Amino acid sequence: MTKKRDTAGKTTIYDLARSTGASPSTVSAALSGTWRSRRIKESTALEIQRLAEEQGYTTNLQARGLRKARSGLIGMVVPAHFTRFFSSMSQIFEDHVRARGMCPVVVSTLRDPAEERRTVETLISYAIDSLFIVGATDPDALSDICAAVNLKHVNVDLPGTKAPSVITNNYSGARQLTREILKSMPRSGDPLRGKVYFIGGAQWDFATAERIRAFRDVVAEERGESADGLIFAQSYDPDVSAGDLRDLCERIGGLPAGLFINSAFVFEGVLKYFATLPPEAFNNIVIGCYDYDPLASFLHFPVIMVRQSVDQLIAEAFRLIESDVAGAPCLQIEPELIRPRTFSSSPNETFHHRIPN
Amino acid sequence: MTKKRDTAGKTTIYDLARSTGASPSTVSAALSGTWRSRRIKESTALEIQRLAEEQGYTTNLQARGLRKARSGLIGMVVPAHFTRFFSSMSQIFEDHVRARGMCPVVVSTLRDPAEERRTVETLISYAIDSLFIVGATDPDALSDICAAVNLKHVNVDLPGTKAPSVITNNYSGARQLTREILKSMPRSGDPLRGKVYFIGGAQWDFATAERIRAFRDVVAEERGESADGLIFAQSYDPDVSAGDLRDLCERIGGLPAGLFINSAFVFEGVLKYFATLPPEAFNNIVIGCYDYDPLASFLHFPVIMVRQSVDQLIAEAFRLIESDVAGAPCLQIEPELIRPRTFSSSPNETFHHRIPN
DNA sequence: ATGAAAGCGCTAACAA
DNA sequence: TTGTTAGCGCTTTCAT
Repeated sequence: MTKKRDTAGKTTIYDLARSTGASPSTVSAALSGTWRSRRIKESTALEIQRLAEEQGYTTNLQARGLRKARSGLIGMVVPAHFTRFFSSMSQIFEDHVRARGMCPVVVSTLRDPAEERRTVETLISYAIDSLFIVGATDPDALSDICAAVNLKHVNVDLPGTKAPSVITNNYSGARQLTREILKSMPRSGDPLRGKVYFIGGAQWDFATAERIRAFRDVVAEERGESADGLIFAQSYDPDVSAGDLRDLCERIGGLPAGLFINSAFVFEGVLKYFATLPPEAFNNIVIGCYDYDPLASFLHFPVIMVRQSVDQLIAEAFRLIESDVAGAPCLQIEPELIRPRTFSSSPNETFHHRIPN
Repeated sequence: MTKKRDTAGKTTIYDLARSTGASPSTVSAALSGTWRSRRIKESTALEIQRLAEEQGYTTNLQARGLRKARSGLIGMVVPAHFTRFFSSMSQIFEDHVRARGMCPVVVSTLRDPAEERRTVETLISYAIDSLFIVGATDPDALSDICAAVNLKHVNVDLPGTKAPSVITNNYSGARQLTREILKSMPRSGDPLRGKVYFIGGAQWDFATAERIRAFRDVVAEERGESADGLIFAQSYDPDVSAGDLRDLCERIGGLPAGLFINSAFVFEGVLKYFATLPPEAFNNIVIGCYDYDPLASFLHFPVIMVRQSVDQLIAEAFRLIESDVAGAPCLQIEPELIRPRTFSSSPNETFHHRIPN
């Protein structure tokens, strides 16, 4: 008859201590891997481990966490799960966390500053050991919360001024994309339709601002023009962007020769509008999208894409958070330009690579 | 000078007790919401709460969890984050969890049975209060682990026999999809190319098996034929499936009139193969995909899709897990058939809805 | 090479 | 209406 154990069949180190004849502290050492440095006899440790295994013992991580004031959890807040970019972030993040023998906790905050703060506080309450802040609307506010409890953290994708950040080089990516669009665009005398237009995103958004800056610079360099009338960045909302594009097309009398689309979401809206147009409308158009979706390569017009390096972003974030960096450095990762599968001004040749049989 | 507090600036109920003059248990009650039933004077409770707020107190959830033997965490294991289906699961799951004032923990297990078990055990070690098992390779093995510690859990997307399950009605969805493909397919005398083929997935996979069963049934009913030579389900791997399709096309002398594609991943592989074909190859083809991707609606041939109702799946899973059901019932949720944006046997008319200006 | 004991921060009887 | 006390299961000095 046990004293009080059996609080749900859960074995504890005390149970193990009793069955092995060792003391709880010895059992603890044998099971937590510290037994070598505690000079527990190897045979003792092994025996305890064997018995633990046999009894189906699992460490109560809450108890350990409480005692050690750290949980073995690593947190990440993301704006949303439902995008390729962020969900691949979660995936890569998990890999890294698991490689370190810890447990990942990814929570989305829906771009809501209040939710961001609440979530971070919750994670802190669970004593997470470090925090990855991805695409937060107000990174510095979160930094303050973390700083108050001495929690190591790093900003990813959107930079802050109070913690190290690792972001994609939006300026460089947008430069490449704009240049590639211009290079692929048919030269046209049309003063309106012959230009490249920027669609989607929000001016207050850091990433959008950088991309617009790049867009302006490249347009000026390559065409010697101001991009003033060419930018429509009201919102990331697909329908709003589609509306902007429709208005534009109605004003300039058709699709423009080039289009810089600021995200995969915006692209979806644009496609909905495209679906209302006849196929001839696409004969001389080139699309650039600052985001990556494999299916886009198979549309009936060429799409140039920018793919951010999620691997590097996360890998560098870990490096930063694990090496005691001072201050708030901001690492910029170069994104990759994805050219169309095949390029041709005539959509009829788009998929013409090889004839089977 | 405090006795020993200040273990990192973290305020505890003892700090609060000292500053308010109340006892720790009163503070605890005031802060955990149980003060009404403990008949704490309202003014006392309010005062404590005010002070807690002021001092930036946050409950140590590990301590609370340890004491209460539950953590406030709700776990979910998914095969991967990086798919629309699973990532929208995570999103919806989070909403539900948060609506209940708890904290979601979603972890992916990469369809690795060992990883699945390890992850579930880890989550249990953190004393999660319930567990959602999504698309596990061996749900019953996980059920055993949960049962050993009396953990409530539910299977989602893939059924088990030892816990309640809620899954998509694969048979019904595949029936609808197959029928719609057949209905849209041009009648053809060609004994090989005039048929509908099933591509992708794995025979051992429950979902695939159900879909194949439906496929066979509908082909028999509608065409009075056996589907024996029409099914190629070796793997979910995009490239393997693409290879199967290529071999098939080479054998039958071109693309078949109809294609049942068993997942979005497989579809990607198929597209890669399609990219090697001339546009004329698609003139008389209809594609069905058992999965949903909005971009697929904008390809240059009609794509019929099946969209699973993530909302219902999760909502019913919560209902099951929260209502003490006996046994292991299996709820089937009807998926939705997404017809092509426009339908025409000639790809040239596909996007021809409206001419602007 | 191991055991005893204190305590992580919180909650819940049981007292008062 | 509130305080006292005893743990939750684990780690970690400090003894031995």
